[in-house]
Amino acid sequence: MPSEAQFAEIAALAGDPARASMLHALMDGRALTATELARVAGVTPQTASGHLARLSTAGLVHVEQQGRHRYHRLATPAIARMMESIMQVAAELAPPRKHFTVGPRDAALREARTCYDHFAGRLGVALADAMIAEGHVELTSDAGILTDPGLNFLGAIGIDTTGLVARRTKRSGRVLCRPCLDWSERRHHLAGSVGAAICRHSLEQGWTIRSAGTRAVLVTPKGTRIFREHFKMQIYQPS
Amino acid sequence: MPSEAQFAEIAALAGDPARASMLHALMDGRALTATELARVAGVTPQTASGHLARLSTAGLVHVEQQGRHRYHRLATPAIARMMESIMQVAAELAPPRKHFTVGPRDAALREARTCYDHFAGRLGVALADAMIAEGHVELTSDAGILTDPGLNFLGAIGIDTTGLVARRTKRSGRVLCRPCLDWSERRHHLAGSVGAAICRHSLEQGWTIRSAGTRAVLVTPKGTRIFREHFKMQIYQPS
DNA sequence: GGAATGCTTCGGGCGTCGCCGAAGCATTCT
DNA sequence: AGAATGCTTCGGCGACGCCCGAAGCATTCC
Repeated sequence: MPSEAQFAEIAALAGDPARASMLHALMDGRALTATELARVAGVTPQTASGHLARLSTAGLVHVEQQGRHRYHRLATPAIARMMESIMQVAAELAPPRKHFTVGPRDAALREARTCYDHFAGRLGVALADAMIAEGHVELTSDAGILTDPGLNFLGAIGIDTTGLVARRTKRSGRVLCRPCLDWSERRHHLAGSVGAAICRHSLEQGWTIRSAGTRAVLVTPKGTRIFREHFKMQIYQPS
Repeated sequence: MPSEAQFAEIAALAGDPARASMLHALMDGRALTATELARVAGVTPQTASGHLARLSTAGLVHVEQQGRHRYHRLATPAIARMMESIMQVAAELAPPRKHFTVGPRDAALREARTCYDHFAGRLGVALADAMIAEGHVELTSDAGILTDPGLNFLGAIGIDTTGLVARRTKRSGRVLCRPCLDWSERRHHLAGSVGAAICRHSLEQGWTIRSAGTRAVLVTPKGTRIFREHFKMQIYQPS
């Protein structure tokens, strides 16, 4: 029974610029060291240490000691979803300024990134569009559904679908998936267990690789081919 | 393209105890005056005025002047969803303390409340359970689906389903709905357009009425009968 | 063993922000 | 018109917390 006080505490933890940067950097689900987080937040290590102590005692990040390093990662997926939803509001409220491309780093993020466990950015929405066009998924703002051909398709390209099959609804055996509104594209992409399965497999197979230090991902030539020939992805062209 | 700075700003706005209380009070979607919000936040009117000014200039709340009153409400549904997701994290992180029923007000909230546009609390999950048991909806943690019998059922009890029908997926014509994890019950209930339609109709028909000043709702005798006889709701007994 | 690295705690400076009392408009009631 | 209500702005006080420099452990490298 969370009280408003606990609500405010969590929001306040996320509300500091330095901590927000750190949490952001952890959004891809990986574990980073304190020094790396200090760098992305633009503060000294001792300041970062204090922030990380607060985040971990609050339970937002999980710490794991390994030698002289301390690896931090988001404690639960719910925290990533919370941050997504805050980004959501930020995108809504942001002034409709034109494409002020701030830098190459932001451009890469808009191009393709991970959203904790699934793809977002132009790549994410293009994948979702392709899946919809091929009749593999159906998507509304409320929810999504993986069709039977869609399930077969995922199996055919090598994705282990046992995890998805296990999550089917009791009655009709449908596999459902979660839509996620993309803050950079302002369109929906695939999240939930389906989006996570695609992302995981794509990274394992080397279709995409993580960019060092950021949430951005790069599509490899192999991935470009797979996405075009198998997913029938049209719109996306890596720039 | 929201930056981390805007992210932090929004989180910080929600991170102050007084503002969090106010936002909480607005979670049912209604518009409240500045004085009412000052009272629920436990601050003086002039302090509340400052907070509300910040919230409105940031775009989180929308203000409407009416005579000498200024009515405040959440600017968009996305803000309510954001707060839900923060509550979500708070519930996860909250120590698993026993049922420390703080007071009658909290008890009423746990019993039945609105979650911006749909029902939550024991009533919310009981309704969802009944709909699932009757085969009207299927629900996973990722998403939900309204079955054809379910759509007919909603029409039969008088709900205007044109809004739902309009939101069907292009291909198979399914009506999808959004699950929402209940922080008090730790179970899923119905949200999205389906949950909103049920909640709206229930309030219009007098099956439930809003409790003054809080997000709690009361089930009327008429509502108790309807929920039992038509929805086949089992578990819920108003206490 | 000595040096370097990663991280933490301590102490103090400083800015920000939340809070309220007092006062000032605007609207409404009688 | 005068009083009451709703809300805001102004001024000032107090505290919380963000930040860094300095110093202290722990681990690892040479």
